[in-house]
Amino acid sequence: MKGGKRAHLKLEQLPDETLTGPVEDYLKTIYEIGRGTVSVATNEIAQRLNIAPASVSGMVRRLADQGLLGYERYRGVTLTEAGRRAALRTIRRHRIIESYLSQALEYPWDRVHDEAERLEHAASDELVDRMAAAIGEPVVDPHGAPIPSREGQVDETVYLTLDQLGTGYGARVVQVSDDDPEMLRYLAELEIVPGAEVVIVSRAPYEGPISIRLSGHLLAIGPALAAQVMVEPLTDMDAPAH
Amino acid sequence: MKGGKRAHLKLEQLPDETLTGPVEDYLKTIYEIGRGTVSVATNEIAQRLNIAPASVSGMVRRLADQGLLGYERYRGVTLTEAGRRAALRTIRRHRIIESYLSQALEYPWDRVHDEAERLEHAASDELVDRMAAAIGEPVVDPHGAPIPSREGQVDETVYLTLDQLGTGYGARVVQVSDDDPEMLRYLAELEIVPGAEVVIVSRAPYEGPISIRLSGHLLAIGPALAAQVMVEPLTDMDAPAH
DNA sequence: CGGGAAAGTTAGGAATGCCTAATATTAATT
DNA sequence: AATTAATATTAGGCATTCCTAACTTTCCCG
Repeated sequence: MKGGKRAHLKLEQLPDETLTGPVEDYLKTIYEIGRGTVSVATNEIAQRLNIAPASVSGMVRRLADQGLLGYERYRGVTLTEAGRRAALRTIRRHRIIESYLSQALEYPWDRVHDEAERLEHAASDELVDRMAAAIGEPVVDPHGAPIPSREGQVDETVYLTLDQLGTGYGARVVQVSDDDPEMLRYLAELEIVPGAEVVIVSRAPYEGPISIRLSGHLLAIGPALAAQVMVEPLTDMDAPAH
Repeated sequence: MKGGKRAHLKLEQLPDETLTGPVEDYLKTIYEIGRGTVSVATNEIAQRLNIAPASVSGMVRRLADQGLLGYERYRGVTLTEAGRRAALRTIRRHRIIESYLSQALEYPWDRVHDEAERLEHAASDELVDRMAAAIGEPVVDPHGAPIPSREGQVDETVYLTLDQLGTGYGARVVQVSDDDPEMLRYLAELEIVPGAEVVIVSRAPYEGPISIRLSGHLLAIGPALAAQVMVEPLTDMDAPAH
């Protein structure tokens, strides 16, 4: 009885233990809040999933019993290794489906999220792999979010957001948040899309507007919107003349 | 109180009353058994859905309360107009998804059914319409089954099956049943696919094999398999020389 | 450090959708 | 017509996943 490793392996690696849609959503959300490491508040899970906090307590306890979460009452939750793998599998599906809808079926980028949100729970691995192959194994989704590999590897770089950038700095947009269709339509209209290069022209104090230059135009956006735009600062060498 | 029509219309036509996956499966199955008109035995529903007969009684009562089924205890069920429309919507989704997987993603024809079975409950109308457009608005799925129109029109022709055909007759395969992958692989191997033309060479009595000629070859199949193959008899004019 | 606000939990309940076991109805058969 | 075989239903339960209301723990601030 010493050691305690046993034949757990068999049981815990069983990949046929199919997760329900809601369970996949919990795991995905927990990963997205805590990047897979940090302890996550149950209230925040509730808020993101749009359900009552009380509902989260119950579910979170069951997921902990199943070995998908670490959980201590009143202390938040963390993903176990199994939970992290499951979360990344769902996120991979979601982002490949988004990419496929966008590239193969000409879905507008503000509508891919909702569709993927439902399909991610129904699509088989085979389908997701075929979709990925059909559009050339994309590495980011239409909003710039990195697609985890089949093995669960994913780029976890934490980017600055546009509102954190000082006046005069240039940056390239790498990713925008994907779940608000109206915001996405507005961003597209302003041409604030992954790959775009921007320069901070000025920043008004007290939550005031941020003026940026983007391919010639000047435009002003609020800091709340700017906070949804992730950027990579340009080095002087990369920087456009200004 | 006389008349009794009232403002039911509003309530019963509400299309946003989203149906759950299981409910869609019940309606689809009932349609497929009874072609939308005949009264269907609850036991047969149970058998097709692979659930206990007792479970069907409960569900069927709820669906009747919701106005999707006509139901009289111990007497079987029928689809109402609303139920029929819902069933055909699901069937349309299923068959378009099958066609899309087959044509756009090169899914093998024995695997499209299971995938479509899950996706049909998750795909939006917009997605299904885009899929249909992308592959040129197909009218039959990969197994030859007709695709209902957006308005709920569908070809309800009842075809003969290969085992009902007399010796010497020629016929064109129009449709094969779609839910047994192994059988589909076998049929594909024999080249018994929609469009193929066959001639009945001989029929052994007592459930014996049926010999057919198909593009030159001779082959013998059992009557159980032949019963899964729907055909359209060829007139003499259409018939290949023999 | 003590008290109140914020965060999180338990208790109790409802809807869905399935199960088994026991019972009721209908149909078939002699 | 009576019995049996078949078909179908109710009764009682269980797992999920959500809810509201009431209670508990933690955290922060003066």
